[in-house]
Amino acid sequence: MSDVRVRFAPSPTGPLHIGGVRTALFNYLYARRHGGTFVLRIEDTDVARSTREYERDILTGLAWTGMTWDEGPEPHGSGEHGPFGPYRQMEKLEHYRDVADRLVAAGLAYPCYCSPEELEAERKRQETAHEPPRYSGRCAALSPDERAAFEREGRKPAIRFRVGERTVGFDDLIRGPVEFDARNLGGDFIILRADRTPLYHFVVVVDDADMEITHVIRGEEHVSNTPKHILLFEALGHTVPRFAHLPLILNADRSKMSKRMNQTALSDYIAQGFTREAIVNYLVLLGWSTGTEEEILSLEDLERRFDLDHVQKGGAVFDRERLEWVNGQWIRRLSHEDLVDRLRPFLEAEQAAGRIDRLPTDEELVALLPVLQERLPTLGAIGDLVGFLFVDRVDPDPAVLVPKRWDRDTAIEALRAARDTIAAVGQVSYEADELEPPLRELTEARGWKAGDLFMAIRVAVTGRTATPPLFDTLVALGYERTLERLDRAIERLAGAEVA
RNA sequence: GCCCCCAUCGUCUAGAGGCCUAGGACGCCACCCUUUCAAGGUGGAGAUCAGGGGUUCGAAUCCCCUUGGGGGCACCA
Repeated sequence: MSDVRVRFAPSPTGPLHIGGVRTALFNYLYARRHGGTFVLRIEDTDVARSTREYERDILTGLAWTGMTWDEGPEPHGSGEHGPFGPYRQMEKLEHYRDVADRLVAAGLAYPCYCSPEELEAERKRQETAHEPPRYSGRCAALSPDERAAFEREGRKPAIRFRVGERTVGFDDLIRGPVEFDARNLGGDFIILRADRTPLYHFVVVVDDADMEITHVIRGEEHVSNTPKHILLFEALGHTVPRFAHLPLILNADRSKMSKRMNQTALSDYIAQGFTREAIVNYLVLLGWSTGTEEEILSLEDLERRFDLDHVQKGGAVFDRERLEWVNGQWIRRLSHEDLVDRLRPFLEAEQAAGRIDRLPTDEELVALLPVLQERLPTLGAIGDLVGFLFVDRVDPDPAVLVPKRWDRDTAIEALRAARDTIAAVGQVSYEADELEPPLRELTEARGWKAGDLFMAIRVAVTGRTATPPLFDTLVALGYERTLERLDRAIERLAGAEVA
């Protein structure tokens, strides 16, 4: 194992986001490719917004993708593993306080007694004056007496980190050298709230230092936070890790991807029947490429091939149509047994929603696969594709039952003839190869277009105009039910109002 | 407002000075296959490489400026 240590550090303030999955993926792949360690850490210091349910969603979602982590919370249930725990930040609050107090003792940080209201007023004033928001430094040089006075007022101080005046630079693995003037950082920033809970910029650095993270791979939105982090690493006396800032995933209008304009929760994509393979494959290609023309890549392929040098700098617009295409590619690559297993939950959901009346057996499903596999854009499309096979009855629209070239009487006559032809094939020889020739002969004998007859039968037995190939469909439906549905359609047509 | 980042077909991208009259994929169109729908195959439209200056014998590739877009500036993460 190399000394590469990377981490994904989501905050459980919402469900696992598709952008988070990609960040995790890039970290995971970097670790695997370089024989390093992938750490998962939960950043739950925003107590007001963090929930256990979201944490669970993140853990199970991540595990669903096939990614594994070497250290961090267990994917299911409670507990964690790894030598650098705790991996949930709320479990090490005392530690952050100690570190902050140490910084105060060293003069690198100081208590600030400004109230949120005072700070808010200051920001407002700066905004109207068109000045950049910035902390004034009012509490930076308080005398012991002044501090004591504030304490007597009952004020509880937050702890601020001294930013100083200097330039801070780093060599981004993706973007190259970046330099900031610390004076543009907004002044001294708070690392500990007045209630002594720590803030993001602080915990992220303390933890990355504690966990000996060597490469921080994260979204581009953190580029301008990086100088604060570097300052903190240095104040802690810790080696500064390497940074790599990934391009953002964008909405169609090129703003940062949001749930306003896109589906962003991984769980929604799972629920619609996107495969883990497709999600991983699609996401890794948003901002990275092999440098070749290959584009269907498994997680295993990627673990061998991923690297940071082919990462794009500009943001990438999320394109659901392309995701669906990748998904189709992967569905077509799954083994029959695997596909049956994966389809099961979606069929159960169809039944639960009352869209089908019964569940197919494994045998039925396997028999259907050849015809299903190349037609499913998502696993969730199963109901739409062949749900008509598993309902008690279909109600074909009489208007649709009559092909354009025909009138109602022709349709009735044709369906009756088709019914008799199918009945004549008999239950024993009821197979696609046995059904097609006699029905074709029928169309020739009567001078009908095969397409018209087939369409009338299709609509009669499925209620729809677009279905898998007709004869496979009839076989899947079964002899009895095919005849029943034909009879019913004929009745309906005969009884329908003349349009 | 200030700081930072970015810029090749509608979209994802290949491209690291001559291989580019810019390649692939998604989407779109047409044709083939075909009982419908898909899948698959073939072909097509689609980018004066944001614009302008340099550097160079030669620039999508290097430099500068402009424009455009994005991100960040909390006692959120």
